[in-house]
Amino acid sequence: MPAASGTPRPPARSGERGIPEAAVARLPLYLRALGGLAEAGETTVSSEELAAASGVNSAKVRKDLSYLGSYGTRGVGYDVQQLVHLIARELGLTQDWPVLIVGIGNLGHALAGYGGFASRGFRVAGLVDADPARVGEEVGGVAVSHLDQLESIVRAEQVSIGVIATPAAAAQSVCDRLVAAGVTSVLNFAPCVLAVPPQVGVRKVDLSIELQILAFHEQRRNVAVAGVAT
Amino acid sequence: MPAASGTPRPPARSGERGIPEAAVARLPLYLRALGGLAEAGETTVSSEELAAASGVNSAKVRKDLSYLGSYGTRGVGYDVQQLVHLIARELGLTQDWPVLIVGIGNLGHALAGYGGFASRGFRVAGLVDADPARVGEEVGGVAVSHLDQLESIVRAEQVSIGVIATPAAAAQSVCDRLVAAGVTSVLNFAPCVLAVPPQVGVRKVDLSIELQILAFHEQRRNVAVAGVAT
DNA sequence: TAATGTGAAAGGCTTCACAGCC
DNA sequence: GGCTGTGAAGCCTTTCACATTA
Repeated sequence: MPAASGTPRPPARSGERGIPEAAVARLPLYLRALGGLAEAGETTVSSEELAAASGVNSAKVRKDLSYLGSYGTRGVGYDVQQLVHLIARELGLTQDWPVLIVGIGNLGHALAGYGGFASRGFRVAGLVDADPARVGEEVGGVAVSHLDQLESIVRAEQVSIGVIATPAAAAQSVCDRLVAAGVTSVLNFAPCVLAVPPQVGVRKVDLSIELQILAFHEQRRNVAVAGVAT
Repeated sequence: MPAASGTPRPPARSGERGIPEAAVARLPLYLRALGGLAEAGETTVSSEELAAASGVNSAKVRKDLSYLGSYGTRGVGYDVQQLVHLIARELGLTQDWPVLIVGIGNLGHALAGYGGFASRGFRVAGLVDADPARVGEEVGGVAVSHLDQLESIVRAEQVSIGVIATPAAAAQSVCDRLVAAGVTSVLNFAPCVLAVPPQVGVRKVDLSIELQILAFHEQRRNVAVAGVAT
């Protein structure tokens, strides 16, 4: 879901062989679940089982997988390994993705040390921070460089994905520099909206937004209970 | 009528005066944008301006706000302060929400120190970790307690929202304990599916899933370019 | 028999476009 | 003139239900 504002945005699927966005967003869930099943020694899996393991319902699983082609066996299910390959290829995880993380505060530390990246083809190609005191520190086996090095790292490491974990005030300028240096996908953890050219992809994660949504439902539950009780 | 398959899950809106889930998920964005506008000294805002500031389009803004009632002035726009109040109340942010964070690794640290919580009515009521070496450490002004204290903290502090930032292997057992102690909303950062009773709310954030979705689009762009070039 | 793959139906979300109001 | 509020249309997603196949 690229940011952008007034841009009229063409209707998502432009005619190409189209797997719906909603399905794409679930493929990583299946991949994670399949990893667990494979470790448990399963060689085949039914849509029902995969559904349970990934927290989705089975009709959705079947539809989603059907977008990748018909690789299941009726009466049996899907081959776990084949499915892992199929999904990984579809998501583009069979290649190496060098990632640059900007902003090595608590969150940047957490991201740099996060095991879930490496296991999916993401490689931390660089860490940069504006604070000279942090430069040189090693996090997860990678040394922190100064923000000045941003451009040179992006070019030297062919980084196409940048992760922004800076304060909100710095995010747009960091983003501009990433884009100017050649980054075409940005994952933004700063609580702000980023403006980017239309060909650049942005996704955002805002920790406090999720909590607020939880609070909404929590409050509702309480109001409902109070209403019934009164 | 729906033949029970997996989790029957009621159709989202249970009959009450219904603001759509998709709109709820955007309210925090508006709230954030309005904060910025207020700081900039704006007293009124049009749907177009709010749209730009929150990364949404103006038709959506108007529809979303209309679910809260008709508080705009035609020809003028919305009153910033009034909108802040309206949204905060709708989300349940006018009350204090004590939160317990479980798992004080890098991510737990980041969450405990995150400023965006306090400004929205969330208060870190406790931090717990399974590692005795971490107990006693202070993070963001709150001391880390041992995992054993989970239940007593939930009860003493009336915690209804729990945040799980443990490794995946520990998440389900932590979740079970939170729920047993009385927590009714869970924010899960562990990369796994949590089973909870139907009346408990769960939201999840998986850092690597967002990256994978980015990779999908990134790959697509490259393939498309290569395709055109070839 | 067991489970996939898929048209068709249902539901929800977004966008359009304009009447209504300040 | 400018902007909100909102039916209606269109699009996307989910779910159903069953023919099909190993």
